[in-house]
Amino acid sequence: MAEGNGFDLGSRLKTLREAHNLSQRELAKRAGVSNAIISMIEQNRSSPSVGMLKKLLDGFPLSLAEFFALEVPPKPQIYFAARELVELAGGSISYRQVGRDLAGRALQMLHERYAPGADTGELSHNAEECGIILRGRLEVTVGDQVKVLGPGEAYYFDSRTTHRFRNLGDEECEAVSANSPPSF
Amino acid sequence: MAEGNGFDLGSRLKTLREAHNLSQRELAKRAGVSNAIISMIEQNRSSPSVGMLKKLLDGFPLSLAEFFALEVPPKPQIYFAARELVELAGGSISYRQVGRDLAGRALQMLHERYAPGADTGELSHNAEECGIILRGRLEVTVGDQVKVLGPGEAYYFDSRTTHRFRNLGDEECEAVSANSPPSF
DNA sequence: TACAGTTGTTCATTATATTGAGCGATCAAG
DNA sequence: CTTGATCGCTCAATATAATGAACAACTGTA
Repeated sequence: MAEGNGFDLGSRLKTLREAHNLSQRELAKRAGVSNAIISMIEQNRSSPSVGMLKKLLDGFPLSLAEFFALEVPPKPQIYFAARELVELAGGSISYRQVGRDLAGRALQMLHERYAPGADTGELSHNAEECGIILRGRLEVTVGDQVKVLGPGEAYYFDSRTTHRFRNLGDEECEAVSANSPPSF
Repeated sequence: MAEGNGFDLGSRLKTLREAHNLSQRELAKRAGVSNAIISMIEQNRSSPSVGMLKKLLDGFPLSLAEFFALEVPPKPQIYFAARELVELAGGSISYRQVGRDLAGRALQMLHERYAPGADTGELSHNAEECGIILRGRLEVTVGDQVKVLGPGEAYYFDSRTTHRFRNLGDEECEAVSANSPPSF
């Protein structure tokens, strides 16, 4: 049925259709679909498949990318509840990112938790990286240097040199890190 | 069923999922859908509704706009058959545009046909506009100036001043016009 | 070997989207 | 007032997507 989702696909389609001076039936003919479904979609009484939407947009024509690019640009969020940090990849390591869409942003900040024994393996990406340990202990390897850091201690290095994080202890380790530009 | 459409939504989703180190089941849990449908979608054996796709992308998270923005940029078309000119709005006036997606382009060229009696009404948009009459006669009003143009004659004006086109004769009028930037 | 956990896949059932036809309302022409 | 042609909307029938449970293949552990 209609989407309980946020945005209003129906009226966007309707606006678009009317901007092109097309009736539901005209658009239906162009797109090769029935007119009924356009009525349903515009009322959000039906959630079209991506294929259906593509057919409809071809009638204008407009690409899917363009269509969704017209979306209300989400006003940049400034404050984030702990719950709103977004988990990047579960498992024994938890990365909770501040902000969802970092495209065009300069910073990527992560709230990290390493289970005992957790190991990132060797990493390298094109950025700079900095972090502070909050709780537990974390072995940080950068190039040929290795050090185990504890609460209050920190690191800063060029992410292009291969690096690795491991929690060797038997208690969870908690840290906060930042990349610039976002690269993880 | 799957889309006979051009692009491969399935493998794009799969790539995205694997880039995030998520299994089909993990993603399913995050998105609140069944794991089976992810398998189907990734094989293009099912064409997800926009709502379904949105749920899935929320699991990464990624917006619909971002997802489709990753699309292979369609290599710019250089040559267009007469049939490929895209009709912008039917009726007594036909505007056939050269090229589908003019986003980021500087020019919008239209092949226009005005049925006898056709009238655009008053227009104004933020661009410059130029055209040549090929066949028939066209009354062109720009600001307080009015002139009827015939084959071989032309116009050039700032589209911000209100303007209007009318075919007063009893034969069809054919013209070619260009806007910069695309604004119609 | 055996076991428990995971992976992605398939199947029948259920929910939903889509079709094709028909409805009343509106408008212009005769 | 008719007639014909639109408009968008609704309804029953059909096609398709989505679910939940099961499957074989593969993993690491005992």
